[in-house]
Amino acid sequence: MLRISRLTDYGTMILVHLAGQDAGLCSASDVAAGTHLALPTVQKLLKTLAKSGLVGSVRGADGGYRLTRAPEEITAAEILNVLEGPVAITECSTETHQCELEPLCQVGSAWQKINRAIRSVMEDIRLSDLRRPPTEFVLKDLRQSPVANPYSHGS
Amino acid sequence: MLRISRLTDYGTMILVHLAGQDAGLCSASDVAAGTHLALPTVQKLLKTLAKSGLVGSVRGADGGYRLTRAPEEITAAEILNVLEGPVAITECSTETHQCELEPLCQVGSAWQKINRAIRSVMEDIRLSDLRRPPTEFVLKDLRQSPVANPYSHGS
DNA sequence: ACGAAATTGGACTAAAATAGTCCTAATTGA
DNA sequence: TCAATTAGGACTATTTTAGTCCAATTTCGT
Ligand code: FES
Ligand code: FES
Repeated sequence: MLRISRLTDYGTMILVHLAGQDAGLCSASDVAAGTHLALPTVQKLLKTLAKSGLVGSVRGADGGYRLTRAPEEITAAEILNVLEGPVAITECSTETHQCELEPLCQVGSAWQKINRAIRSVMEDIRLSDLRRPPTEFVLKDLRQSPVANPYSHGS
Repeated sequence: MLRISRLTDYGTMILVHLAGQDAGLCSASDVAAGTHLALPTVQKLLKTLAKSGLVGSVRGADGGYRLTRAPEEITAAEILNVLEGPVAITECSTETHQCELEPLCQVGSAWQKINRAIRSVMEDIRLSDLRRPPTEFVLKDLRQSPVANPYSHGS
C-alpha cells in the first residue's frame, strides 16, 4: 500500500507539536501529553529526531527539545528521510544501487522515475503545511450552504 | 523508506514479461523461467493478478496466462493497486477514512495531499514505460564518448 | 555536594506484516 | 484416462516494526 510506518506518523505528530510551541523547550513528557502518544515511544522518537539535527536538545533538569529551524523550512522529504531513511520505493532505486537482479531484470528505470517524482512532491510540502488549519473547511462550508454549517450554533 | 514490497516488484517483473509475449499464453513455469523467479512465488502472484482481471487465464492442459489489455493501457497505479492495495501512505488517507486519532491529531490533510500527488504520478506511468529499453543508455554513451562504449566491439 | 529532572544510547521483547512453500481440488486437451 | 495446468487456500518461516525498559550522563536548584 506504499504507506509510511506508524512511527513516522507519530514522529510527524511530534514535529507538528513542537512547531506549535515557538522555540520553547518541551520535555518528552510534555510532548507525550500534548500528542496523546505513549511516553516511551515519544522518547525514542525524540532521540532519533535529535540525532538527525532536525530538533535540538538541552540536557539536564529543565532540559527538553525544540525545532532547530522554522517549520516553513523543513520539508516532508526531510522528515521522511530522518524517520524512515531515504525514499526508495524499490531496492533498485537506492543511492547505493546494489540489485543483484538488475542485469536480468527487464523492469527498467521507471521505478527510479516514479521515485524521483515522489521525492519532488515531498520536497514541496513543508512542516508548516502539515499543521491542520482548523478553519479551512469551515469556511468552505459557509460559502456553499450556510444553513448546513454545523458550527454555526456554537458547541 | 516508503518502499513497495518485494512481491510487488516481482509482480511487476511478471507483468513486464507477459507484456513481451504479445497475447500468447504463458504457463506459470514459462514465466518463472523467463523471470528467474521461484516457481511457487510466480504461481501465487499470477493467481492474484488473474483474480484482479489484469491478466486472463486459461485452465487445463496448454492453459496459461496473458494480459487482458495492451501494456500502454495499464497504469502503474493499477498495478500497485492490485498487488498491494490502494495507495494510502497513512491510515488516515484511506478511502474508508477511519482514524481514531483524528479529532486530537493536528496533522492535517497534507498527507492526503501528498497521497493524491503520488497517485497522479503513478497514473501517468504505463506498463509499457516500465520495460527497460536496452538501447537508451548505450546511445547516451555513444554521443558523449564513443571510444568508451563497451558494446562497440560486440562480445 | 547532593538530588531531582532530563536527555543519551542501546538492549531487549512482543507483535505484526511479508515471503515463501505446499497440498488438494477443478479444468481442459490429447 | 492421463498429463498439464490453473484455483484456492492453508501453513510456516522470516523479517520488519513497535514498543518497553534499563543504565549512564548532564544540568539545574538548593
Ligand atoms: S529488480 Fe533490481 S533492477 Fe529490477
Ligand atoms: S493520525 Fe489519523 S488523522 Fe492524524
